Amino acid sequence: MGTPDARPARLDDVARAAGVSRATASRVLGGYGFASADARARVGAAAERLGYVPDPTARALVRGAGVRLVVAVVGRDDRVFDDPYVHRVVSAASRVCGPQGVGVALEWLPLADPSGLGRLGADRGVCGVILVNTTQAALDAVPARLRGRVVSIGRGSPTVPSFDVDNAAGADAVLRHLYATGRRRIAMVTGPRWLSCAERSVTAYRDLMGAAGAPARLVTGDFTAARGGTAALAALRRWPDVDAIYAASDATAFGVIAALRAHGLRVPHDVAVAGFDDLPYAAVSSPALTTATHPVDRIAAAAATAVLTQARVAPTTAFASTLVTRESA
Amino acid sequence: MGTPDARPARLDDVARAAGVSRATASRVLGGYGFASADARARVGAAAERLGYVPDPTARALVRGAGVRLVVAVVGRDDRVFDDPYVHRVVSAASRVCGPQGVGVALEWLPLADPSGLGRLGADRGVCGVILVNTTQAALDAVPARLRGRVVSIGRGSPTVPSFDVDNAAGADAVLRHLYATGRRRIAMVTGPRWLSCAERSVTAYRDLMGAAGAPARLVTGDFTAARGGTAALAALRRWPDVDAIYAASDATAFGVIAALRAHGLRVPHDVAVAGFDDLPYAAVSSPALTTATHPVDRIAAAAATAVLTQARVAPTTAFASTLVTRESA
DNA sequence: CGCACACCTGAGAGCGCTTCCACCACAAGC
DNA sequence: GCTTGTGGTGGAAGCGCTCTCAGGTGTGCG
Repeated sequence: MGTPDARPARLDDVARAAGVSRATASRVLGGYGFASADARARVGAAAERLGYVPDPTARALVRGAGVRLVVAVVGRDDRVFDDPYVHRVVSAASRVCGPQGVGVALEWLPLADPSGLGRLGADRGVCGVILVNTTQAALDAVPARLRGRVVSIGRGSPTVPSFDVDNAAGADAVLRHLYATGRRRIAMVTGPRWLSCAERSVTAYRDLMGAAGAPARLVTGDFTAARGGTAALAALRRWPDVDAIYAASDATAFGVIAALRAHGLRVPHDVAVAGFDDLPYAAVSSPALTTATHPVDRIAAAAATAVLTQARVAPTTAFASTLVTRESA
Repeated sequence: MGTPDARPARLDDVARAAGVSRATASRVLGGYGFASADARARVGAAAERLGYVPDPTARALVRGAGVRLVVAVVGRDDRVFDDPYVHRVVSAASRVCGPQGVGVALEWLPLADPSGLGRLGADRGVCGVILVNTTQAALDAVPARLRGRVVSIGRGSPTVPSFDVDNAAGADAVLRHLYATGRRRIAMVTGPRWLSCAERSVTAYRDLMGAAGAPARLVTGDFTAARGGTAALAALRRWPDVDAIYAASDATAFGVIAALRAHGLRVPHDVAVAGFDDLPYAAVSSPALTTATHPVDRIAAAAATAVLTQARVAPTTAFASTLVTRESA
C-alpha cells in the first residue's frame, strides 16, 4: 500500500529474514512436516512483515496442480455465455476459487461435438472442471487425466459426481400450487429435451396431469426467453383454453409472459404463469414471478469446493427446491 | 479423445519426436527467433500429432507473467457478485482470456477501504486487473507492480486507462425521447453518487431539465432493483404529479416499475419509465423496457485485450450509447 | 583466401516453489 | 558402548518452460 513494493517478497527473502532455510520456511508456510515452535514464529513474523504472498504459479507448477477451474457449458451456440444461470455458477465458483488463487474460465462445449473436453485434458493449466447442462456424450468425453477433477451440475456418471437440484420436487410443488389455485388446463414449456434435468420436470408434469386425469400439453423450449415466447404462442394456438403455463425456467417464463401480454391476455387473471429457478429478476419483474428456488449458488459453491479440495464426494448430491409464491400464479 | 492420454505431451516429447532440441521447439511454437522451414514443419507436425498443449503455468512462471485476470468491483458489500452488469463484464473477459490460458477471478473491493488492490499487487498470480465501478481511492491504491496492467471500466486516472460508455449521450437520448413523447415532469433515480459515470448522467439530466426550465427531481439510488423501488416511492411522495421516471440502470428501472404497479400506477400510461444498460431482460420484461444501450461486452473485451496484450492504449476510450425504444416509455 | 555477416541451433541457466533425502542432535533401550 | 528412534533442519533436485549465449554452417565481398 504505502510501501513502494518494487519487488514482491519471495520465499528466499522470508527465509533469510527469519534466519532459516527455504525448505523450513516452505514447511512452516505450507503447514506440513516438522517445525520447531521457534522456527514457526520467526518465519510467520518475517512473512507478515514482508507482506509475503506465495506465487500460485510456481506452487501450481511444482505440484502439477493447475491454476484454472473451467466452467464448461454444453449448448447449441456460445450464447450460453449470456445465460443468467451460468452467470450464477461462475460467480459462486469465483467466490470459492479466488481465495485459493485459482481463476475461473468459461468454456462452451458445442452440443453437436462436446469433445472439447479432451483438449482441456491436455491443458495442464486446468485444475478441474464443472460441467453445466451436460450430456452423456460430454460425460463420455472426459479425458483420463481429469478423472476425479470433474463434477457436474446436473447429470452425472460413474466417474463424474453430480450436484443437482431436486427438479421433480420443485416442479411438483409449482404444479400443485397451480392446481390448488384452481387451474386445470395447465400447459408446460419444457427445457431442451436433451437435458436430463429438463426431462425430470417433464416427468413430474406428466405424472401429476395423469393423476388428475388431464391431458399433457407440452411444448418444447430451450430455457431462453425468446423461445419461451414462441412456445407460449404455439401452446395458445393448440389449446386456446389453457389457464396456466408452467415454464421450465424463469427466463422462459419471462418470454411467455411477454408473449401472453402481446396477445392481449392478462397474467395471472387469464393465464397464470410459473417458472423455475428463482432468478433475482423474478422478484422485481411485472408481475413478480411465482417460481421454485434453484440454489445454484450453493450448488456451484459445493461443486467448486469438491473440485478444489479433491475430497471424496457422494456420486449424487441433491439440493431441495421450494415454492416461492408471488403474483404471476 | 480416444487415446488413453496417460501423460500429456511435454515440450521435451515434441522436441524429441521432431529430432530437434527443446530450445528450437520452443522457438517454433513460440514464434520468436529464427528457425528453418524444415524445423518449423517437423516441430509443427510433432506437436500436432502428440496433441501438445503448452503448460500455461510453466510459461507464466518463466515469463513472470501471472495467469489470472482479476475483475475487481468496488461496492458496499459483496453482493456486487450478483450484479448483472458485472456478470457481463466477467463473461466478456472470459471470452478473450480463455484462449490465452488465462483465468478470470472476481474480487470485491469494499467501498470503505479499497486497499485490497495492494494485496493483489503482491500476488504474482495476477497478470492484470479490470476495475469496475471504481473510485478515486481505489485508483490511488493501485500498487506499483501492477502499473500498466490495470484498466478501468469507468473512471480512469493518469496511470489507469479508462474504457467507458458515453453516459451523457445515452442519458440525453433517453431524456429527449421522454420529452418528445410529451413527458414534462421527469424524475430521475440516480446511481450511487460516488460513481463518476453515475454523476455524468445526473449532469446530463440537470442540463436538459434546466434548458427546459423544469426543476430537477432527483432521488438517489444504487443501481439495484430493490433500491429503485424505494426510490420510486420516495419520488412519488415528493412529486405526486411525475409523469416519467428515468432510472440510471435497467435493474433500477425494474424496481421502479414494480413499485409503480404496486402503487396502482400503469406504465407507461400514467408514468413512463426508462432505464440505462439494455440488459437482456429489458427486451422481455413487461412492459419491455425503453433504455439506452451499454455495450459492456465490447467494453470489457477491449479492456481485457488491452491488459493481456500490454499494448499501449489511449487514456480514455469512449463507446457510444444509443436509444432503444420499447414499451415502457 | 580470409573475414565479416548473415542464419540457424543446442546447451544450460534459471523462474519460485515443494519435497525427497541426508544429516544432526539428543534421548532411550539393549 | 552401539543401535534405534524422533524431532528438527538444510542441501539440492526438479516441475515445464523461455531465452541468453556460445557456437556452427553457409554466403558475400574485399
